Amino acid sequence: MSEVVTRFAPSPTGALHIGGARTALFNWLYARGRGGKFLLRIEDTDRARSDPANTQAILDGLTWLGLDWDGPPVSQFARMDRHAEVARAMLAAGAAYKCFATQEEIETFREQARAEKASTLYRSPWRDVPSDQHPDAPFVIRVKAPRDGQTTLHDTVQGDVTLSNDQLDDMVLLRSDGTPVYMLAVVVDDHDMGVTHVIRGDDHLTNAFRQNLIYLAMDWSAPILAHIPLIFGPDGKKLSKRHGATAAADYQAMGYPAAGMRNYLTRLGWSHGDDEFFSDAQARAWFDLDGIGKSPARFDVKKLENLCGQHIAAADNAALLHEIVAFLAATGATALTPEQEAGLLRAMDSLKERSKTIPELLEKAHFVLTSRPIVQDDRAAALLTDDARILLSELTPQLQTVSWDRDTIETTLTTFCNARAIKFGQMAGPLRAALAGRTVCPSVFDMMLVIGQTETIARLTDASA
RNA sequence: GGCCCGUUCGUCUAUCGGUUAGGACGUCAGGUUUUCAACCUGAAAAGAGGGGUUCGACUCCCCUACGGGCUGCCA
Repeated sequence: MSEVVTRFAPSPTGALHIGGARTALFNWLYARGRGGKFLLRIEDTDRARSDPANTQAILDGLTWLGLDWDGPPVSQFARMDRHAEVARAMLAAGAAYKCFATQEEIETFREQARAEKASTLYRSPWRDVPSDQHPDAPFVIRVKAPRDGQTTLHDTVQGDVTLSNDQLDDMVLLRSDGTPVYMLAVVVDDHDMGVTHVIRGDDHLTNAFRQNLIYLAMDWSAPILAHIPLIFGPDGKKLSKRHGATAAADYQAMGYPAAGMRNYLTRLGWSHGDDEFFSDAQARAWFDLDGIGKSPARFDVKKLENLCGQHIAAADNAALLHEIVAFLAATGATALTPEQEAGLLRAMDSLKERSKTIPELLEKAHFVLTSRPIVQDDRAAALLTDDARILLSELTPQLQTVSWDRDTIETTLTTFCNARAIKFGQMAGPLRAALAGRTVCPSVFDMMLVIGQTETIARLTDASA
């Protein structure tokens, strides 16, 4: 079995869409799980709609998701001459022909066809006109598609798909200005790049029949096809702007960890038994084309969040810190000081168990990112009543002399509460306010251990005043 | 209009002719609890509709409905 080569071929007309990200992920997973190559090609032949800034945004999105590609991204536009060369070869072989029909003529035909509710498939009158009768006028090159019989294509996801050949039109290969059309460019590029598996959105399923004509004409072996269903919004409609966040970058900005995003996107429309939460290594080992479903899946943020929470909890502390730093940089927030990073690392165990996103984790990390004097937010301030301050002032001396380990601290606090016949819950609120200045934070024991005895005493003393 | 593809709990899905149709997210109820989160126990929740084939259909076939795609000198 030869090496697996997959590709992701976005057109730079916008940011990396969540659907595109998943298509890229499937290609990446399939190749990486088999020691193959994952290539990138930018389909920038439509000059008016292509923007290099979008190309960069797509690359950034893939990088964030951890999808690395082999070799430099290929610019489709740059390969224009090669595409034209193939069109001419097809012309020479009689598999294509020059069509001198003007766009106005074709449009007139289509309007009439629509009015009569007839087929809008254009049948060029130039298909069989000998070249000595050609006018000296602009022309396009069209493929000479079969009109009889039928074609069956095998798709790994969709199964055998059969199309009657009379549904095929003589699509344009080369425009009248000599530039290639997408349909030609993909086939030539996929062939030249050695792509063995084309995994793409099922909006291309019928296009596959048109593209197949070129493989046939050039006598190239066609790649294995896998047309995956698109992702829909929560309402079952095609994902669009009105669904809110649709770009991968939007999710990055909201602080979803890349690992959780990968897991969620992989599981969306693909399954491996009952496995829901899995690592990248498992995904690479398990991913296969036959686990892909045939119907479109809806995007569910709740499940995304759940998986993200699990991935944060399972993450390696140093790696998580690294991701947080990258998140801060990507969102333009002020960078952490070395002291803050160190503090975050010490607090990580207590933070990652209770956060679904990076901002959520950061919010809970406030106690270690801030420094004295601790400023209470409104909710925390409300907990620091006069009675609470008195309790804190009574407790503080008792903590001053104990050894600083979890059991001792816990015993000290329990004893203290018992002696005053109050519940620990009544003490926890004021302690959180004093230590973190927030009501949302890790357990008071975790915070005390992380910031240490001296700092704890200092913060409690501040709050007692 | 023509052609192609799809349809299992609210959502993601398992099942590949015989199961009390399983799991996960979410929801609800209860428990635990130190806020948030988590955790424990339990519950409600599905084969689009109609015909076939078969001893037996979620599973195979047909029709309908609904959803999506293609039908460009866009990609």
